[in-house]
Amino acid sequence: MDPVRTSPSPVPLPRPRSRATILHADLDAFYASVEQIDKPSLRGKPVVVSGLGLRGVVATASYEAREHGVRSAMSTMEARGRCPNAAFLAPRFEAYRAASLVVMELLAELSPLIEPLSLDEAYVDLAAGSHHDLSDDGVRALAADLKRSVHQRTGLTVSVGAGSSKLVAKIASDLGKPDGLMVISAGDEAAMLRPLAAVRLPGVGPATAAKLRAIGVTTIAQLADLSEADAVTALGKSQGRGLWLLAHGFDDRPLSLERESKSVSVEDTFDRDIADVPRLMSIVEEMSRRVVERLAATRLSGRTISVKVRLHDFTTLTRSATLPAPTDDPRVVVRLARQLLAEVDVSGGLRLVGVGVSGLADWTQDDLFGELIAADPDDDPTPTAEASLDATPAGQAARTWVPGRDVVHATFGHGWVQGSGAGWVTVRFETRDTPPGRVKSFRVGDPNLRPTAPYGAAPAR
DNA sequence: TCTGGGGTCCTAGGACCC
DNA sequence: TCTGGGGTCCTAGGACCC
Repeated sequence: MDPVRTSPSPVPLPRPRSRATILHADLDAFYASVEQIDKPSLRGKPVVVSGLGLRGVVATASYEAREHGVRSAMSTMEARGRCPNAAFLAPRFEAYRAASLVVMELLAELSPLIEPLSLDEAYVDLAAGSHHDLSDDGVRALAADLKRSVHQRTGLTVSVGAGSSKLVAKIASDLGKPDGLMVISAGDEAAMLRPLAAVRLPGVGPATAAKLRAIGVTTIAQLADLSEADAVTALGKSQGRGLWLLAHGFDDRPLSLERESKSVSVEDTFDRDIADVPRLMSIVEEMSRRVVERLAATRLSGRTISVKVRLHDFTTLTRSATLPAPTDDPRVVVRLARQLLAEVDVSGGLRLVGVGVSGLADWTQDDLFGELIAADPDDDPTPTAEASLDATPAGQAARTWVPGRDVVHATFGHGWVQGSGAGWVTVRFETRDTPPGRVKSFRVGDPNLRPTAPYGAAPAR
């Protein structure tokens, strides 16, 4: 019985491509291989590229190190225990970027439509290239040529998979590793997928695997043989339908050449937990400046500032606030980030802090306010969210309620503005006994709520 | 010997607007 | 005076990927 027919979908099923024209290229043990190429004495020996700090983890282990049980994401300490003779190296991203560039250029010769996923992985849509023989044998020959030229130009080995979809191509390259070449013919997708463990599907991690196990599903076949409704019940609408479709090999996701970045962040795990507030504040300040520098380098600005902390017990918290307009002013980001950190109880010590900016906008958009700001001789020439809003009459209210401002409410007491919009403002109140405080929203003009000081008097924090 | 850093997407609840 | 539904924005957390 055909399980697809027994559980009709409200949305049409994706139609697979009729030929195996999607290619997935994945460099083998990439970081470690680059190190072995650059340092011949390491060839044939176990190499581990990892964070070297007390709390570092393994980024890549060479196949020699994997024989000793070293795996990605394992703590460096555990890797040292398993393979004490390995060379432990800190990552050298400049070298990896250079090698990656060479490989990506070779891929780009095959087709104008390539989608890099990371330094060591990319999809290629051969059907967008010209004059290729797109029969299975033709694709196999193209892949073999690619593997040869990658090795000639870089010394690296690459595993290549080809299939009628991203999913099939990726799993095919994975199955062949290392130095693999596997073409899955159109029509053979389900037969290839069904025997595999469900965790091989992209999007099935430990948590999803546990949910699936709870309903007796460990293989892709078992997931495919569920009704779509049962998959949705177990995993939720989006993930349930998505994985159920993938389990059948239904995947018509197109390749996307370039994606706009949505956030920029910096974070650091300390060798020892830090509870010292002034020290944490100065770390957050320095991180804020680094984030802004990276924003500026791509001519972007952002509206939402986030602070992330990880407690001694690995509990992870985030606090964020959204400005009325994007900013790339380090002073604004620093001030907000420090205030967000001040909300968190750090007395138990932090193992990690981070600062991020999201809600990104083109720098040029912010520039629209340039004339207005320049027209005001009192204003700082740097465009800021506060300054640009102040240039419009409607901005007056927003400036009064700019996030981070200290306010006092007749009933709830002292707090600070978390966010504002047209006609409303949210305030976080500092209630020392119930951290991190509670947030309430008010109408702009609520007589019970007022700023603690005229604008310009920086809050004492 | 505890568990990186840089991201993306999804969910859920509160609050707003219409 | 009470009730309401859809859409959107915001915050927080979780899962996942490389």
